[in-house]
Amino acid sequence: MRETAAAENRPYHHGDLRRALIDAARRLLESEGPTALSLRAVAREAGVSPAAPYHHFKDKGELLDAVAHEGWDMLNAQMAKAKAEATTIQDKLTGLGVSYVRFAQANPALYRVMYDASRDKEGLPDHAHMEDDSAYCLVRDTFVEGGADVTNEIDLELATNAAWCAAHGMAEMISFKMFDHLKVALGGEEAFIRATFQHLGIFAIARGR
Amino acid sequence: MRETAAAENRPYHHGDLRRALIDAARRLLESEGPTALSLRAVAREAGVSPAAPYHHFKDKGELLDAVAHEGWDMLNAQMAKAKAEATTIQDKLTGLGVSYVRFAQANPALYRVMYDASRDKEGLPDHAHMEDDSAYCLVRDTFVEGGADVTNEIDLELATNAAWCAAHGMAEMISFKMFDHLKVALGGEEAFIRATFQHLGIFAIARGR
DNA sequence: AAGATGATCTTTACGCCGTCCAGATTCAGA
DNA sequence: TCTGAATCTGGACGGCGTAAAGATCATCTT
Repeated sequence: MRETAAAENRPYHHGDLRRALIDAARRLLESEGPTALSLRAVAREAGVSPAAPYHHFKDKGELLDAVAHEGWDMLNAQMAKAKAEATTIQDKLTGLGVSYVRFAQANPALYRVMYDASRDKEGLPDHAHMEDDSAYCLVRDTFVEGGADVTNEIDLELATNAAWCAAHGMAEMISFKMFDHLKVALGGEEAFIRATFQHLGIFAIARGR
Repeated sequence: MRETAAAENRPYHHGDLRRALIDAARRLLESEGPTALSLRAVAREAGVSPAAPYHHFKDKGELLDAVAHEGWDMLNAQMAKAKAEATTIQDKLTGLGVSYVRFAQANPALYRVMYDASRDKEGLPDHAHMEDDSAYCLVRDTFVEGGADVTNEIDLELATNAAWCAAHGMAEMISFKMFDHLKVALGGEEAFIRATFQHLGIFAIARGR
């Protein structure tokens, strides 16, 4: 109730409108889906005029970038946790992949925004695949810990990229209902995810291929 | 010039406006990208009033469905050709994967529409993964020809699904420029695609795993 | 303490969008 | 030939992203 319609005791100057707008956007994303996420609706949700966001973001795209950034931070943290909680390298790699896909499944609208914001740009944002605690580096480092040949950097990046492709492709496919019978047959979503990764054999490099 | 502005000798009743609208949409998709694909722009391109499309499509979504359908037909045909041109099972599987990714790379806007049209639906359209000459069945059949255990249908579908995830993930990633150095290092896009599939080991089932 | 400066927010407006409705035009069958 | 149905136009409605101009307020200078 504190955030839902923050236009109650509205002083003319909002305390931290930038923060409030991002929160409003994420709230709308959860409740109404990505298509309902208009700049005007976000301003409305934050209890502010349609033009107010322009004092904090260059345009709608920049607001979405900010939302996407928080999404990547969440994903990075969730994957780091999954890796930390696993013991063997195999479990770490499996855990990383599973937690990636589950994140996408748990936050489908946010996941969509994360990639849509990167489209028409040169690539994924740095905090997703360049910085030290990024999800991409997390996977690559785990390959190294698993005994990947560090001298062959091309092959290492290729393997990481391949794993990323597999996880992303799966993240997108799992939202379609046409494979539900496989989930049922395997006894649950996580089993389905693990089985698919098994088929993709993204752990080959860690097995000393 | 015949299609570009078909409003020259416009009889009041367009010959086949449905066909003309789909063509106009695909032309706009090529030239302006997916974001510029508004119903009004399509009507404009076809030389017709903004409301005319509603006599042939329920709404904008149905027009996009029709465009997507043609995209799937193109992809199915291209993959069938790739499979037919290869000799060994290995080559057929590789060729299927490569042709899928290359299609997405050659028609990025169309590829986007193909999946966007399926979102908020139950899954991919039947002609993409159910009918006999669909891309999905093409891959599954090739696994069978390669000696996959036909009695274990779950595993067969799982493998096909896994390959599909890998190809789709790759199709989406390849449009980002952040892996360009890998393409260069490997000496071309196709080599990059092949190397990534190699890492994903989607041929394991055909190798008798 | 007073006033100025600049940041923040509102109001208004423009053009584009998807969609609906009433009317005009044309085609097809009786 | 007449009639009804199919097709297309013109205009309208509300929602969108965004820009410009004015209102309000916080802060800094003197």
